[in-house]
Amino acid sequence: MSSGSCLVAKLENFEPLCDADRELIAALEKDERAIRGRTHLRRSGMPYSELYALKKGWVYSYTILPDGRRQILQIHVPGDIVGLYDAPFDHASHDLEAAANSIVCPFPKAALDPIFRHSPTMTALLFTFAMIDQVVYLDRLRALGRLNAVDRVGHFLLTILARMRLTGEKEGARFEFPLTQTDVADATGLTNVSVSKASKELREEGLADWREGRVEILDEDALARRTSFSNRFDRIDVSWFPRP
Amino acid sequence: MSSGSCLVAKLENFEPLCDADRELIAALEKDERAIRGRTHLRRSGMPYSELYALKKGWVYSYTILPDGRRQILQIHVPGDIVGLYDAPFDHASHDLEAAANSIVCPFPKAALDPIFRHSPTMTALLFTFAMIDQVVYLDRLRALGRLNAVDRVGHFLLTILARMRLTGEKEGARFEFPLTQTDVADATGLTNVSVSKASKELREEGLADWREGRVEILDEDALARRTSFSNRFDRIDVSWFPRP
DNA sequence: CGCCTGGTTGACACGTATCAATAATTGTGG
DNA sequence: CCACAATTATTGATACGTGTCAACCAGGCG
Repeated sequence: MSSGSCLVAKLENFEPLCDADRELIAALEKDERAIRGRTHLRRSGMPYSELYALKKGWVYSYTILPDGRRQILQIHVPGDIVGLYDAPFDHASHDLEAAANSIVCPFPKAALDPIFRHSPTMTALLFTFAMIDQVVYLDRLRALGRLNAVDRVGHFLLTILARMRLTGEKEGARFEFPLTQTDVADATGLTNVSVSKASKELREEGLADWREGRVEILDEDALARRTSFSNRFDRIDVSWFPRP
Repeated sequence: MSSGSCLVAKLENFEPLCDADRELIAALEKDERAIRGRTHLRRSGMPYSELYALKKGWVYSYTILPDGRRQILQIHVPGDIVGLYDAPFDHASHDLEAAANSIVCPFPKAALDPIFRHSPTMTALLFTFAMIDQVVYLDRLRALGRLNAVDRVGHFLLTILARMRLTGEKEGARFEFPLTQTDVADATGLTNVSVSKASKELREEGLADWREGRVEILDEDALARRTSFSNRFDRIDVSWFPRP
């Protein structure tokens, strides 16, 4: 956090970085671009060459179905590398939009080369986060496949909270949350109406209070239990990392 | 394919491997273990240290909900590294079960170390496949969130077909498929009854014929169109790979 | 032969979608 | 500063898709 980079802060939750590694990250973050809320960073199917380190704000990826409905796929918070999963493709696989005013650091995907080439530690870290993200998406898959509306929304909020804790305070269960109920509906495979009812239910049961752009998880244990949520960022094993 | 390794075959779809890289893979695949169908490779929450290169057969990962229902998360086919997403964790995040008699090559996760350390090409390839898998899971997320029963099953079959083509013949639209309707239901967030009805519908509409352990996609274009399926293994960009 | 698993079919239940009306809030321009 | 429009959230009535339950058939296997 001393360097002011949330990406560094996030990585250092798991493995200390040497100066050379910090420089590799600084190279990724040297440019900044401000993005207004509800504007696009990238359109699906367009050729592209940039990835983004998200410094501040909220960005999500989504797709539109032929009938116009939307599915939000990922929610990115500061410390995330946005669009990393697009690295293998020469055209963007999804649309990317800022949910709120944000600051991103664009860099070309070729900038990954020196990381792979010179820093086994950073490579292992990037790899690790990619794997964790996979498991997180599988958890969401489970939620969409098998949970009811209330639990889907609860699970979703817990997922966001776990991500926020990587770069922010570890203890609180409260955060600013600029997404609308329609956004959450599109992320959880529901409708805005169901999310409204689910949110009311969560409040009435004393599980979570989400109102006016703020979320407070009131009973984290109970909510985690009924949605079988696991925080995948706990208990990361770095013992297998390549070390000098 | 000349070496008999489907992992090599899969990787070489995208980037030629040098002899040193082939040796790295051979090291992963030096042990073989036969697994009978419907038996477990790994139980969720147990400490573990092995990953598996799947050589033959079918393996899936799943979780059980408190009420006993099951959600299948991933289907692995030969050429996949099973459990790679568990590398960051010291306990298995999901259950792993063979769907049919299979052959796996177990290796310790520390075996990834020489790859990260000595082969930027292999590292980039592993990274690439991890990213592609992420996008594939996001596509499934979309399917579970927004598609109806018939389209979910159709989309699921197309996803399997695309994976089979990586190591098998590229042209056919037919494959052996040992999963039961209950398995597919648990993978698509449906019930066995809905899958039975969806499968009938796909057959009657001339889109796909799935019977007696075999699948034939009858109208690939139409099915892809109505489910907005994209084959993420097409048009992979390897231009950014680190090269000597 | 009889059991067990997997698949099919139909009746009915239930949860979420859809539609619609309204309120509360935010933003905009006069 | 107010008026007006647009967005977001709330609530209730109804529709629809899939779940649930149950009966039945077919095939494999002890």
